[in-house]
Amino acid sequence: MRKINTRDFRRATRATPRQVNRQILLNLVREHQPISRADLARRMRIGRGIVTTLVNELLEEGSVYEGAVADPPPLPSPPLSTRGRRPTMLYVRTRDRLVVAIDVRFSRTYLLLSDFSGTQIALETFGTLFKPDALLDELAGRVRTLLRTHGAEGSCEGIGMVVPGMVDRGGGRVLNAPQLGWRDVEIRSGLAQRTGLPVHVENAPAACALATIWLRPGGGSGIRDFVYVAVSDGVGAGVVVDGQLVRGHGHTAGEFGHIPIRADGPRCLCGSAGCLEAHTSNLATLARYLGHELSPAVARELLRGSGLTVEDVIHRARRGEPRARAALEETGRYLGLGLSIIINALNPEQIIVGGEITAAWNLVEPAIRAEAQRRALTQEAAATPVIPEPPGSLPRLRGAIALVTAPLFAAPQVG
Amino acid sequence: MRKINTRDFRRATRATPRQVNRQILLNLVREHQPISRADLARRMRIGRGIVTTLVNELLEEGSVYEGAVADPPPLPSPPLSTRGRRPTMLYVRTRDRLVVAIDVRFSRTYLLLSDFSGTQIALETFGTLFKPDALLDELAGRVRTLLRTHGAEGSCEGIGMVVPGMVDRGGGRVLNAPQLGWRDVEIRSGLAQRTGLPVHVENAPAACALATIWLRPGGGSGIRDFVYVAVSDGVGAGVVVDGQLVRGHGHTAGEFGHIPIRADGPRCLCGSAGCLEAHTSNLATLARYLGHELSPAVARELLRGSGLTVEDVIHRARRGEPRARAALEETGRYLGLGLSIIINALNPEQIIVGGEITAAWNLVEPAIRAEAQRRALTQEAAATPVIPEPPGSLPRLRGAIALVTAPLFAAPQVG
DNA sequence: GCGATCTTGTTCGTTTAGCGAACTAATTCC
DNA sequence: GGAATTAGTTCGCTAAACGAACAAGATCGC
Repeated sequence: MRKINTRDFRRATRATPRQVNRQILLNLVREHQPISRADLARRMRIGRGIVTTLVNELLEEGSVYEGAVADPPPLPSPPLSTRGRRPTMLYVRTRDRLVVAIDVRFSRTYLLLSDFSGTQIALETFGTLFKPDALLDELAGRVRTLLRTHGAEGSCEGIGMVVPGMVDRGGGRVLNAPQLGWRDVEIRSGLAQRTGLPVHVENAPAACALATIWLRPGGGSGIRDFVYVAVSDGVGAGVVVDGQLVRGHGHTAGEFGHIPIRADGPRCLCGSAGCLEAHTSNLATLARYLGHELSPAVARELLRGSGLTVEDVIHRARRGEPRARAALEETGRYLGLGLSIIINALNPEQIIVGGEITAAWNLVEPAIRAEAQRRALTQEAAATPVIPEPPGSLPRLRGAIALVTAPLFAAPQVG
Repeated sequence: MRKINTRDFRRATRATPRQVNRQILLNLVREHQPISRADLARRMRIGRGIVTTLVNELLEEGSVYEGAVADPPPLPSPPLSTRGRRPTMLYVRTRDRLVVAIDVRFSRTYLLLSDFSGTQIALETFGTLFKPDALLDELAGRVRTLLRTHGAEGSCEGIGMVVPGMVDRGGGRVLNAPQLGWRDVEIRSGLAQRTGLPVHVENAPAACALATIWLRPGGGSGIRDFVYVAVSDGVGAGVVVDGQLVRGHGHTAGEFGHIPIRADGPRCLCGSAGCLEAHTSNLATLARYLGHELSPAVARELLRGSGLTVEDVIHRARRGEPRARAALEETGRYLGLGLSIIINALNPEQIIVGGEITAAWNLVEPAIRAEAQRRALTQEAAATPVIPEPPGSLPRLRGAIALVTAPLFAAPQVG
């Protein structure tokens, strides 16, 4: 029930059905590999003849490759019948198709060389440079040597870059990244020129959502409506509706960090008071633990001065320190309040929480769940699963990978 | 950048391009009528030959009709050149295609006989019956006589019904409508059987959003990302992303009424405290004017007992009564706070506000705008237009019409 | 007034993608 | 070893897009 955009539509040509079916087929291989042509024909309710031609096209362009014929009967998924000719299995080519993922954070910048399936090849780090040009020079140099040392100069298909701030993805401009002090910085063309590779830039929580859509372990679990809530120095979200990231009219959808949840709450870095972020960010938890109200001055002092981090607070809470436990629990309570807003407003199938706080999940979960349920309107909404991102999964870097790979697997736009 | 749903996809067939292009063409006629075949060919960047065959198809099935040849030069839109053969203009057939729109509200139920373009033919009202079966009997009888007296028995293409509560649109079940006291009431099949017409049921704010997508005056103004906020006895919203209504996993998206905005706010009918609805609904404004805190008991008393309505408060405010003005202004302030959450979370291109309060727009707008801007993160977000639904436009009934007409014009789903 | 020019709308032959039936290949069962 | 069964390919048919040619209706210039 989508209305056609009569100002900017894509009309169908004679080649459109093939493009559509080709892409469906490619995605079926992606999610069910190893899979045979005959099985694809059954799943698509299409003749085997067409599958042959579509697969040949994909083989020729190298998106897919043929495995050996499944020799012995002991297959992981048992064939319907044990009789008849054995199928030749198909796989998507991921091994020798590489991506460079970049995660720019306040303190350090991460570079990952990875293949299309998300398998890590090399990971390196350096202190973030805050001058855009200096950072781009450094990055371009490191990308070059990274590709050279791994003999991957020809097989890298693009660079995905994740930034803590709002991004005009189409244009590749960073609109506002307060942590880096950037405003209206054109980033894409600079890196693309320096490296000769296509570059994609995206906001961090949005990228995490993309990683969840495209690289979730057990890919086709079929969850197409969810919100990824990223809790770190800031609090942001990636909203996914029908398998598609919602970016908003001005590219700033998902900024849940600055929704007001308490009129009398502490002043936030954004200037308002009572923001969700001022109650649930790592800084807020830290400040609460130290007994401060979070004001910009205090926040900066905490960032620079005391070497204490949230990880330390979590550590102390695990050891049983009551003040640390209380600080985390209160963060959980406010986070639950924030999630209840998301549940009421968007009714997602699932909410995924990422960030350092997931390391203390068993400490914060009860508070989150209690508060979210208390505010839910229906039983189904109250039962909305809230799931922590598994530790060590590098969601931002995986999101950067997805920035490059997703366009090759996405549905062709029609209508 | 949508991910293909490998569990439930629509593969393209040989006929798909035609379906897609036919629908694009139909929508172009809808939004640019009168329009010629040659002009359609130019807009679609397609040969005139195909346009002829597509138009013939639409003419045959009666979706479109030919007007007279544009005889004299004085056309509303001046042709590119004054020379050459005159075009025959095309129009979508709306006059003799009828819809029955039904709006069930707490006090009264409205029935409207309308054509596809939204032109009203007959409007009638009766006191709402709270027993589902009794209401359906009454409705079926009235629909029958309405169609008979207007000689429209053959030309009615469906019934659209709008309900104050959550609706499983696919199944036609009302999940929860507290104002009517309904829970899990199957409504569609009952009315469809009684009338022999296809029936669509939808939640009121969502229907208002649909009306805005499909029947907005000056249709193709190109706004495809907006939120319709309906402020009446309750507060709800219809969220539209890329020309498509977001319904959520459990059909309850858009329930902005019960997001918490103040921890210490008054208790709401839903059981929680500090809900947006408890601060901005008509009842809340009324209670504030009367000097009460809104509790369920007070609310019920206000509904039944005193004959005072929001309209009265607005009237008194217009006459200059300070307490009435203050009550409305505070409603505006809280509403602006609520809108700032929507702006941050979804970054729509525009927000439309509907409900009785729009009659006092010039009194509430400054407060709304000030509060919304104060919370916005970017200048663009702060400039998000907040527009009142024009008075007397019957948005819920127009939404009910759209429920029937929209599927005929919507983009065919592919992929 | 008449031909040149221009625009609209139709027709028709060409190309190509989907579709289904027939065919080959490989394997198991009896 | 032949019947049965499944996988994969080939090939002819059909129908839709595409583009060029054509007919129809209008204006302009001489």
